[in-house]
Parts: sequence; structure tokens; C-alpha cells
Amino acid sequence: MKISQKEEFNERLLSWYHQEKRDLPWRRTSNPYYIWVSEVMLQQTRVDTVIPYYERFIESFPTMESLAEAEEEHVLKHWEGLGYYSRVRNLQAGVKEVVESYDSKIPQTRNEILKLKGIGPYTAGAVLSIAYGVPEHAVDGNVMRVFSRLFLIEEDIAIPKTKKVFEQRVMEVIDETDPSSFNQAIMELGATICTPNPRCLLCPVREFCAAFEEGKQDELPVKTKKMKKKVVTIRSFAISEPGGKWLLRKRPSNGLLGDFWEFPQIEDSPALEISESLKNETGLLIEQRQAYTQFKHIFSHVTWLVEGVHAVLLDASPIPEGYRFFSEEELELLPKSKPMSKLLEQLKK
DNA sequence: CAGGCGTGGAT
DNA sequence: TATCCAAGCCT
Repeated sequence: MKISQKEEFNERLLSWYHQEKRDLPWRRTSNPYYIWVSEVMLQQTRVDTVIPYYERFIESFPTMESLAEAEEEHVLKHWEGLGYYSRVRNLQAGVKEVVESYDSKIPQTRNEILKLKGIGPYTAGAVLSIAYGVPEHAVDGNVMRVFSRLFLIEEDIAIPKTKKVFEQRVMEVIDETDPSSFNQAIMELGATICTPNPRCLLCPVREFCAAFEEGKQDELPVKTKKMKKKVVTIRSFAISEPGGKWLLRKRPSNGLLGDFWEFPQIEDSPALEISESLKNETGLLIEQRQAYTQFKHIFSHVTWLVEGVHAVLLDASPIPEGYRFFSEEELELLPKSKPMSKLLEQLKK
């Protein structure tokens, strides 16, 4: 596509968008905070998955002040099952910053909004353009896929610096009168038409598309990186005490499943001496019962082979720092990871 | 920069 | 079953 065709391109794109766009909850509001929440939830997450979470979250935390004041555990419970849990801790931290340091007004320049926790280049552009009408690029995976085809850009989108190429190109093409609709229209196109297996015959702008012109739409975008996943064996100890309570510990804030409570567990230990390993790593003294369950859980970058072991705590055992007993009722209120939920499900059998 | 960070759906 | 994702950000 030539830049001289910009006006005609935007006319086609935007009229298609206004006619075909999906009716989504965050498209029914102009509240910048709600837009912010939706954009964070949508990071690496499908629209259909996000919708119910978004509705519940906004209902429970209708204002930035209400989110800023909420208990982290309560907030995390609203994110349970969505994944990438650091997103919600960063969101709350960012909202607190806005409430406390910006008089509850979200900054309206890229440099300022980028300072907020959890707001990166994409989310900055998305909030600025959608909530405030600022002509800023918001380049995500959709935009790179669509633009790589429109302009026949064959650079590897798996390499971080490649994104700059797309950000520049967006700024050349963006509709200055309605940057909100422009950014959303490109993403909508990527999500519904210009998908990995594109449906070019339905595309409103195919006559501007260099890849379609040359029949290369199926070869773009170029993306090289492949994920290799580690496999880790996890032995998880469901330790009960006479009162029927379960002994849990809190995971560190950083890293996988940050701040989640879990059964004490050890990684990659020889099966024969697992009680000894647990004692070495945690100080806990237990009497092991029989292994009661075994399953696999696949995270984005690591696979856990989980073996759940039932055990009772010996009277002589110390309770290490950071460990707590939970009744069944208390357990219900905790945010739980998928592996934790699977273990509990098995426990009830 | 490379790698860590969840989950459920599509192929 | 295996793979790759889907509106990225942080360190």
C-alpha cells in the first residue's frame, strides 16, 4: 500500500469497523479506568475468556479508589483462572499510583503513562487512543500480523526490535481524526479476518494488501522462535492435622503463581526419599500415607508432573515461617491455581 | 535482549 | 497428542 492511499484505506477500514465491530462490554464505556482494566485483561488472553472476568471485576471494583483500597487476596481472587497473575498485582499498583500521585487522573502522555506499573508500549497506546483519542500506536500481535501482510514486511516479529518498524508504520497510516477506532479496527481485523489463516475474500482492505497482491498472505508474518518447555516433577504434600485443617504456604511474590497459597511441595526428588527431602527443604516432619493422585499440568513454559501425597503432621514437627493451617471454609475463599484446584478436586474423592 | 509468566481453544 | 497460540510486560 502506498501512503498516498491512506485516506481511502482509512475510509474502507473504519466504515467496515463501524458496521461489523463486535459488541463488547468495554466498547460500551468511555471510562478510562475501565478501558485500562480491559486492556490488561486482554493481554495474551482471548476476548471470550475475558468478558465474564471483566464484568465481575468492574462490578466489584467500580472505581480506581475501590481497587486501590482492596485487599490483594480479594483482588487476586477475581483474577483466579485468568493466568499471568502479575498483571493484576501490577494493575493494582498502577491504580494506587494514579490515585495517590495523580489525583486519580490517568496521565495522558505516553511518557507519563508508561511509568505506571503494568503499562507497556501497547497498553499505553491503547489507553491513550481509546480512552482519550490521542493518536498513538498500539502495536500488538494482531497489528504486526495485519501490517506485515498489508506492507509485505518480512522481518521476524519474534525479535523485539522489529516492533519499532511496525510502530513507525502505524504512525504513518493512523487516522488522526479517530485514532481510537483506527487502532481497534486493525485489531478487530486481525482477530476476525486477517487471522493466522486469513479469510482474504471477506477483507474490506484486500485491494490495499501487498501480500494478497502477491499471494503471500499465508507466509506472513515471519516468526521464528519456538518454545521449548521444561518438565519438572512436583511432589505435593496434602498435610492434614487432627482438626481436619490443611497446611499451606504462600509462594513468593515474584515468579510463577506469585503470592498463591499451595501445599508444601518439592521438585525433582528421588521417589524413595521424598519425606527426607521434604524435611531437608522445609523442616516438616510427616508420616506419609499412600500416593493418592497423579496428573500433568502444562504452563506456558514449564510442565509439572504432579504427584499428590497424603500425609499427617507429626506432633514433634515445627511449623516453619510462612506456613498456615486452613479449614475447608477458609480454603474456599483463597485464589487457587489450576494445579491446586486439581489436587483439591482429587482430595474430595 | 532472552526468558519467565497461565489458561483454554483451535488445528 | 503435540503445537501454537491470544489485545504483552517485567527483569
